[in-house]
Amino acid sequence: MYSLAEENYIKSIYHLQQEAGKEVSTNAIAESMETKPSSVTDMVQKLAEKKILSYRKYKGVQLTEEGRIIAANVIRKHRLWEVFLVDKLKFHWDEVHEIAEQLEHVHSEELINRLDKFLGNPAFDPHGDPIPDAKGNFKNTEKKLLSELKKKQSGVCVGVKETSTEYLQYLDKKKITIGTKISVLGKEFFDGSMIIQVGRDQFFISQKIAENLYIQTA
Amino acid sequence: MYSLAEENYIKSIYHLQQEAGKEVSTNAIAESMETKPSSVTDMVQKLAEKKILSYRKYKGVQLTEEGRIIAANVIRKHRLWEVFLVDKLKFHWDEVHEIAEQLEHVHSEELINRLDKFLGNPAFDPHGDPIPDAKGNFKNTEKKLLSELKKKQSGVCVGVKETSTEYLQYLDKKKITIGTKISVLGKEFFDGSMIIQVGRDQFFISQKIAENLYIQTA
DNA sequence: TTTTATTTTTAGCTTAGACTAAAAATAAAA
DNA sequence: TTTTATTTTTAGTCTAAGCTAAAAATAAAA
Ligand SMILES: [Mn+2]
Ligand SMILES: [Mn+2]
Ligand SMILES: [Mn+2]
Ligand SMILES: [Mn+2]
Repeated sequence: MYSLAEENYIKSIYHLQQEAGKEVSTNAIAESMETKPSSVTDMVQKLAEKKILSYRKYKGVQLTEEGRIIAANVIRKHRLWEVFLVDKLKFHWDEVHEIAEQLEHVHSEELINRLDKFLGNPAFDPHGDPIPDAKGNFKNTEKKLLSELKKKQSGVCVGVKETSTEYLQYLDKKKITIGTKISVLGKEFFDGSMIIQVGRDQFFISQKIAENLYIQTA
Repeated sequence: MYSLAEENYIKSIYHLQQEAGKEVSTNAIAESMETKPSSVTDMVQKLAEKKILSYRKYKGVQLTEEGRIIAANVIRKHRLWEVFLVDKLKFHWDEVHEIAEQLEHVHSEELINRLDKFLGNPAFDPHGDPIPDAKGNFKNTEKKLLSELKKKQSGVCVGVKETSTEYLQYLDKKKITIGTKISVLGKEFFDGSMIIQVGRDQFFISQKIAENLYIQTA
């Protein structure tokens, strides 16, 4: 069993590794955990001893297979709880992350398996992120960022990259949610801004908006 | 916000105070928390500074009104989660306590209010214990221990005092659960043992069994 | 290739919450 | 009312997880 702090480090490192592809730096971990690099060094050395990650001084860390599975399980719990909060307790999708941050650390295999079943074995969380199975396998769907679409292309919103309350509330205001069809009417190459169509409405969005929305095309 | 350790101490002290009536001793707390008396002294001194309890050296502790409310809220969360686990996730009543021990420390007012509503504002948990309201008020029903009943009296099981897996499984084996009607056919004054009737069955029970079952008479 | 800047690590401190062993206070027995 | 036993507190350690400041390594710039 891993401590709350350990689980949070493992999860953070997993996410950073997904983004970066390569080994994760001490500073990157410190930033994402909102802690100091020296604290990170301490922890990664401890996790390296436990064979949860491989660590080469000054070179960064990489999760081992064991570490990857631990991370996937924490993520699985986080996302299943988010589904519970939204589907069953009728929370809004921008209110659930903080609560799930706590619930993801409740230790009980049986609990999470029953919760999964109770929720109807969902494949995605309320933000469109995939829920791994009990062995830590993600099924990844081919999705791209809205910002990658060209003029006249269209697709369906399948997730968000950014999950801050501000961003999610912006999307709500614009009536964009998982499943919403979006068409690119125009695109400005200078700043990456776009004119898009959502339902009957047409409006302008900045690149920052567009590069945080996942789209699945035909 | 209180730490996990603080919440557990507060809850323990609350329960001990219910049983004992008077001030709670250091040793009693240590035993119920499975820790050492010296650790308890440290913690109660800290809680006393925070005005959660009153502490007189060598004399024991007593929760303040603030402490009582904190305790009631932790207990409220514990019991609501137990209802969730049994009613929604179909856990058996002897499997839920440990998981609820973790869930009770998830901090979110909104979560617990919505959970309460989702569960239909239950008044009792799966073991028959009352669930306090958000302000920490318990509605207490007049119940007595089965061991207090005399020959030929009968009543309905409304709760258990002991919640160990062993005890709950014994009750299951004997087909006793919340709502079961029980009649005392005979009682041995020497050792407090009884012959009782449950449904069509008549059998012998020891005093230890009888003094852990709550009964409501007519 | 030096010099400078950045990143990472180490050393040493802090806090919460546990522990052991010894001292002090209280309760029970003689 | 002494003496003895029990309970409680204090003093001093320990570990997990954080921090700051300084040293060491690496990367970037001159
Ligand atoms: Mn989340
Ligand atoms: Mn999510
Ligand atoms: Mn319980
Ligand atoms: Mn209960």
